[in-house]
Amino acid sequence: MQKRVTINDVARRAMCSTATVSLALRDSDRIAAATKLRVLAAADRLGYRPNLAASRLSSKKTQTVGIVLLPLDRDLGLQMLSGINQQLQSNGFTSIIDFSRMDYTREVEAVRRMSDEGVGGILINSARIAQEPTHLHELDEQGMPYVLIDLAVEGIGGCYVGQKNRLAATRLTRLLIEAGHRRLACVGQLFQRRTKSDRLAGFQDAVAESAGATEKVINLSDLSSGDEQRSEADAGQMLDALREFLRPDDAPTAFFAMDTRCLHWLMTGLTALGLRVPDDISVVSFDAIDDLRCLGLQITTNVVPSYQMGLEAARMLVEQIGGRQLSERETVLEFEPEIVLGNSVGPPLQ
Amino acid sequence: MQKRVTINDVARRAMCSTATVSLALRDSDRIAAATKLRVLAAADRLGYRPNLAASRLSSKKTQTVGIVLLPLDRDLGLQMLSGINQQLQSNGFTSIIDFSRMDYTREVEAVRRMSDEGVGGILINSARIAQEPTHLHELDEQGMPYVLIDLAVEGIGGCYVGQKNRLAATRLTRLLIEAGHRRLACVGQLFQRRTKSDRLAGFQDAVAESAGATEKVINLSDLSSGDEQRSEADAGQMLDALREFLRPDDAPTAFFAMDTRCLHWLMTGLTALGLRVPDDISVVSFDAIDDLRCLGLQITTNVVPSYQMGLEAARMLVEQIGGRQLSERETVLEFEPEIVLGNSVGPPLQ
DNA sequence: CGAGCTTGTTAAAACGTTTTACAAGAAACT
DNA sequence: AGTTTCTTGTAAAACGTTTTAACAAGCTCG
Repeated sequence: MQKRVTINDVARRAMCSTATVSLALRDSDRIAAATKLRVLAAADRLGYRPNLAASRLSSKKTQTVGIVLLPLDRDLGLQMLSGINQQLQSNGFTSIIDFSRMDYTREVEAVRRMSDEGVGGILINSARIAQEPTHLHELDEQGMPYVLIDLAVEGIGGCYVGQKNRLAATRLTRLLIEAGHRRLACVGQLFQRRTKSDRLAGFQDAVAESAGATEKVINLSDLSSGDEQRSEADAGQMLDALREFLRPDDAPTAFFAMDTRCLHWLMTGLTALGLRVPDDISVVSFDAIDDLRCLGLQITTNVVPSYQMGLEAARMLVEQIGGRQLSERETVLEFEPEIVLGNSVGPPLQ
Repeated sequence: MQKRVTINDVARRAMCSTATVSLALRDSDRIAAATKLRVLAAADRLGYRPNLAASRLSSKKTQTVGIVLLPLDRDLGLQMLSGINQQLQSNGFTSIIDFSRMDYTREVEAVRRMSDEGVGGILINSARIAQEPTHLHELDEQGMPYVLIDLAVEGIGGCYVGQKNRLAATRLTRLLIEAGHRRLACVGQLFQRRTKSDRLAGFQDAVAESAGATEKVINLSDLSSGDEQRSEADAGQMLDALREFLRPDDAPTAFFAMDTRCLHWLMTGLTALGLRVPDDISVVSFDAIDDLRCLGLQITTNVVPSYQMGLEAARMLVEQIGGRQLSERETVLEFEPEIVLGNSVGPPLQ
């Protein structure tokens, strides 16, 4: 329970003022080389570590940024976080983190709290669904930089990093059409989210450009009872839904899954019904379940560059905190689709 | 870019001193109800939010804890983080996070930085492999509470939360033996880590207690070229290793995988060799790949309660920050094994 | 040789809280 | 009436930095 070494202790030992110590430690050129050395030696010997709260209070600058995460499905979130942290670490920043748990109120509260902490900027993986982004407007007013990840919001001052959802969805769907499929289905969820509605639109673009192609849409949100965890009862019910969906003679021969969760649902259902991919049914997915590869099934997929997204979002934020004014075109970064061909697409059965 | 509202502004508006405001906002009983109301109203109207850096500097108390993560394999890390955050959130804490990336130096640096930030305590998912835990001793000296997660370290003052690795491994292996298997193999990695060596020991316990049972051990660390990412060349080489391993006529008929990564390697190899689970080979795993279920394969597994571990670790930390002295037995929490039976174990082929 | 630069250092004033020690008045005892 | 005690409030001193403005001391230059 010993007392911490303060800047005063260092000053005393180096026989100078605290101002000198402060400047010397930050390598100001207003300090003579000899003095600098003396201070450094003293600080080192005493094991001095600056009190960051005091520093923040005094300078109003900070090497800390806030992160608000949903969290995302599965390990996407960790990937993104890892990318963010990689970037921050190499720029000497630390981060405060909070999870919004898909809850708008919590997101707002988290953002405010970060602002109270005096962070230099905020990274937001937003849950916002058709609500007023009051908290973002607050940030705009405060002049606090922030970067939205994955979900774009209109009419705000902050930056955005994401992927070209619509284009990627179109390209994936085209692969199905090129393989000969005409009766296509899209499995999705949460269409109100911009990310998801874009993917749906992309799917529909591809269907529209191909003569004779027809589409069906399954909205998982309609099926599940709404809570996060899929219950046993639900599982049965959802299986029934899929069976029903595949019964009519214009049943789809190929599926487009809008995200990992949907893909998971789809594969579970197909397996339970005894259908094989790609022999009986073809599947593409916006975002894959990598692990299936170890059983020999590699879903043709778009790769969501979560790590890169995190890295770039953090880079943009750090630059802004550093005082750089981003030009208009720099405030939006959309990654190109990245399609990886697997073995989940074959010719239509009938 | 407007100025933030400070406690002075509130004091002026409520016509009292800043001390009164400070006390009133924290609901001290030294303030008359009427005054309290006046202050609250003023604060509310002005939209006052306290500056946490100032508060921390002044009070030396904080509602922030530090988290140092490895990160863990796959989504275990996110689960744990989510558990931690759930607990912290419901106690009004925020957290600073840093990733050690399995690097001891980075872990030490991260811990020191958190201490500089003035956090109230630290949660550590340690990467330590046979090194002196100097940073932990520093924390002990400072009287800073901390909780280690998943990896225990001897001879330190902090708490520990984990799972009964050895017992769980034994129980899993017994399932193989009970199914009739006698030639068993353990696939592992990083045996120097306590977590892993315990699992190996548990496996061996089960082998030892069964007459006629023999064991082999595959150490993936010996095979891979050491870097995190498994390269293409590696994949081929590792496949060869597995084929070689399965060739002799005393080849194992059942495998125990020590973690998700090992299981992944194993399943990939078996699939590539055309072997089916459980028909040709039986498999149990310390920690499962859930997603395989959607292809009908449910590995018999122990469940690592990452979420719970995070939750409990955070609880222990929060209690200590709150000033409670934990009794000796409270400083270690080891979760019981939780075995989930799947369809990955059958009788031995020959 | 004094006016103006430079260069290096520092005293002192922030920064926005919490906490301590004290004061004034009311209430409750002798 | 004269203490004591309780209640409510406040002034002022931390907390450990950074920053500003001032100040010497040593130059250079006309």
